[in-house]
Amino acid sequence: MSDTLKIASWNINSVRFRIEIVERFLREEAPDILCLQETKTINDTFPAAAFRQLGYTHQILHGQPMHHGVAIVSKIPMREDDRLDWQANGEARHVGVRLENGLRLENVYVPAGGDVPDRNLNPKFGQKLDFLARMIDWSENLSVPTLLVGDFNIAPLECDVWSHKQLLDVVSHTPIEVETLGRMQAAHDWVDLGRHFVPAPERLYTWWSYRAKDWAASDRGRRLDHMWASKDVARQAVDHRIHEACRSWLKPSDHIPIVTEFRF
DNA sequence: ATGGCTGGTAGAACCAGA
Repeated sequence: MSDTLKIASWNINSVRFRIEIVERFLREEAPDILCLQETKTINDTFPAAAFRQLGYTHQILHGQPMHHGVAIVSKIPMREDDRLDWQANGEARHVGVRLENGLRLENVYVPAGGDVPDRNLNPKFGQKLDFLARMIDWSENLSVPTLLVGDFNIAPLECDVWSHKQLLDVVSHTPIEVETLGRMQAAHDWVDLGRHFVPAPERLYTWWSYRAKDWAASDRGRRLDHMWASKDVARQAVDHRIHEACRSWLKPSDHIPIVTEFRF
């Protein structure tokens, strides 16, 4: 017996403004579950009906006014496990659910961290590091097979950015962030599914700035979005894809969706 | 040539993203 499960993750940068491309993605890719970050809406105005019409009748929403916000929509049953505040400031950046097969699915939106990579000059950078420190503690204490997905806002490897040298001082690729994310990975022996299926140094980006005149031509991308799996869960993963074409759709997000398929 | 863009909300000479 084999059961397939397809899970997608996408920083959508306003789910209301981009509901048309979300619908297109769901029709074309048809994941069982979609984890969204930066929904930028309170739960009352989340476009629940649009997802319901496409079969995503199970919805766990964790929104807030204006910024941030995460959600998980699913064709299969799930129940909410927790919504953790790893930044300790009340922002909606995490929600975790449990599937009927026992898998724990955690959807996270790590803070961007502001402009200056120095916690003494830029409190947001300190908050990002503190957020990661709490995720390290959480990772150390995990006992359930878990899939952690979302926008980590860190591109860890040299080949995860268009220019390692030019981004060393740019928040998302600084040595302290990379080192901290490395400790988080070690804390649970997380398997980085992106690099499991697309080994370094192959090009693999999930984000391109809106400011480039032609994002594809300049190709100044970064791999900020990730799926990390417990060892047991990673063994069941059979495919992993990114959807770069979505970056060229009408009114695109600056992030693209990533998808992993499992066979249990 | 990274900040040149983008959305939300208010009604900005804003904030936040990364």
